[in-house]
Amino acid sequence: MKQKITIKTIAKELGVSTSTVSKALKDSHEISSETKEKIQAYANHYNYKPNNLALQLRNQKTKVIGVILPKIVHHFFSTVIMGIEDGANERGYNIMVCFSNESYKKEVETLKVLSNGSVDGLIVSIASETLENKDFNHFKGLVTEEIPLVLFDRVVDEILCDKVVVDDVGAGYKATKHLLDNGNKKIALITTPNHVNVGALRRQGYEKALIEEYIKTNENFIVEVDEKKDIKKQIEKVFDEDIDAVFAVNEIYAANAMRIAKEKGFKVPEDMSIIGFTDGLISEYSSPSITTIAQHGFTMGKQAVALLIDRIENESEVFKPKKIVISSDLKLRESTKPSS
Amino acid sequence: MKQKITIKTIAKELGVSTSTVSKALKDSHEISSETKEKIQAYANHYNYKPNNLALQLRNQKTKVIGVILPKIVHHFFSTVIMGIEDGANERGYNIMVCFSNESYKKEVETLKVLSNGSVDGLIVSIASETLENKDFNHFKGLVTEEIPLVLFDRVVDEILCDKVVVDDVGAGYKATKHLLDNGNKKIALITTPNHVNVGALRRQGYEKALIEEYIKTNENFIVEVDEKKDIKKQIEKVFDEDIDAVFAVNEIYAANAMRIAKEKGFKVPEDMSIIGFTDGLISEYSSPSITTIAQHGFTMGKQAVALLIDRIENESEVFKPKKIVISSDLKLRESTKPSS
DNA sequence: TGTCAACACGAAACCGATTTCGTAACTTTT
DNA sequence: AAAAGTTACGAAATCGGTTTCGTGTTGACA
Repeated sequence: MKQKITIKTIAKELGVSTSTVSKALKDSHEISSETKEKIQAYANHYNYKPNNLALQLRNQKTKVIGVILPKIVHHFFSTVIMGIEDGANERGYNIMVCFSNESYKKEVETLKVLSNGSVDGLIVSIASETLENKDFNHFKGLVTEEIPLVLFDRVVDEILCDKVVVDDVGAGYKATKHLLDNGNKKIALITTPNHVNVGALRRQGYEKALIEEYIKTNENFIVEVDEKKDIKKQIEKVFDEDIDAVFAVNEIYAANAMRIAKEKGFKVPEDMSIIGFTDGLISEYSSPSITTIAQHGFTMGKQAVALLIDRIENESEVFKPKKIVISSDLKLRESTKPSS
Repeated sequence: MKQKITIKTIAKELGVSTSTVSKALKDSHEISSETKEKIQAYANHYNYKPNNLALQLRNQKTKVIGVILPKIVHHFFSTVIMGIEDGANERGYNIMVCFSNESYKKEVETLKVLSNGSVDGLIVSIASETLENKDFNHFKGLVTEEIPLVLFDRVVDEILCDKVVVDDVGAGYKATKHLLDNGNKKIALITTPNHVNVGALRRQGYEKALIEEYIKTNENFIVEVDEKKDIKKQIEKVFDEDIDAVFAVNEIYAANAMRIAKEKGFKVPEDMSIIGFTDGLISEYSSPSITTIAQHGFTMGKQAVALLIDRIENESEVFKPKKIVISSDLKLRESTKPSS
């Protein structure tokens, strides 16, 4: 990189001190307008830009927010990022994005790197491997160091910090209820393994809706997808059961279910209703398009970042973790029967 | 944030100088093993972590790469980010991600912020508004400041820097040729306005393939989609023409075409073949699934970041812009007739 | 016993800004 | 004319590290 122009250069060239330059550039009243003009003109001409690192070191803040996501090629997380970036920008922050790729080890490392003063705070959605391990010491470390932290979507109670979640139980209930209301009784659930708590919560909602209708949950109707294996094959198995509807906890599972249903000769939604989660492009462009729970990822991102920046800028405040619950909506499309 | 422990604290507590602490922590031979052990034990116990900002200021490098994308809720860009992050991590860099949201103004601002020393280099895909304006002074500024820059996918010749692109002409040709080879003659093209150069290049490939078969391009078969208006309506119009195939320059257009074709009663691929671009989830889960040009976003990201880091770490090298062309593959699926 | 090297450590400069405090040179007040 | 107040600027500390260049103390060797 080319030798950049600094305050020192300007000072030397113009025969003044660095303090004078600094003040002149901030239009301080301490400096005569004559000197100010001279300095400003010079700075302008040579396109002087204050060095951010120096400022960050001095101010002890970076105006950067670290974001760690399990993955990005996923409609929900993409929209969350958009929300975070948007909210951050509004308040003069930038975001530094990293991915854990669902790996515990990478999450620990990334957290370590980012917490070395590179960021003022962190927004994280926990990796599935970490949720499985149940080892959250790396997060607890952050808390004791008092580095502002906001968890979203995939959160755990053990970590004392602000959280933003969707009302997963309610959403699971809403989806299942919708199926029940339209005459479906034998509803399969395609979910994640139980350690991914959003999956577990959505399942709770599913079970709650069934119980209300005095339907016993049938374990054979429930598939816990292991993403390391072939997803489609695992989902296919539940179609051997006598089912008339599928509730999938994400888009991909729903799209797979749709495909399998069609292959098996079911008519959607006449013989088989399908509801997904995450209102992404797959659901929208599938045919028939898929009824789904819209998670409002953008809103979640904005809320998370607002929470975080408030925390960063009001350190003095007594620490009382907040939890924001974002409601989710059922987006009716063609894969379920119209409400009767 | 809690008062963090610094080298100064350690020095004071242990009654040594900061230089001694610094050296001890780097296991310098200048320090007696006795003192080293004492200092290291202390640092370890109090979980000392060197302040990144201080190091960055001193070393004049941040080990951070800025990435500016037009959007993220898009399979191609998501995969590119993954590639960039992956490649960056391998070489000890982090990425700072921003979005221009296709806006010229935001691109300029973001570029200004990031080039203040916050990053060692930049990877950018140009906003469509900027391409339309043809105002690239903000990029030229970077070049004269000698801040390493790599453009990918949406690039322009005016900017002298490294570039990574897909072989858009070739890909457009490949897609069109495939349609022609399978008996389609009246091929519609759903593309972007001409200022988005990837669209223009893919169109060139399309035209080239037609010319080879002595088919005159029919302007009525070509739709330049304005994303500010209703996408579907614009695409629908071309179906009024007598066409037997559609080549769309991205997933969304292809999915829309698929939907319209089905609505109009065409059988895909018997009556109507469809080829898309970007091998994303929509193409995969559409039914019938969509034949598409796979762009290898991950590879592009990795190549771009490798190019950038090489540039960052070998500033001495004479500057000769490199251009890497990533080949793209035709991924055959159900929306086109099997090769005869 | 004087000299020199090795050892172990500290002082101070440096990265690029900001900011407090001091002060010389005027101007105003009494 | 002395005291007080302005004006316009500079010196130096600071942020948290690294690194160069001393320097005092040993011990070995001639």
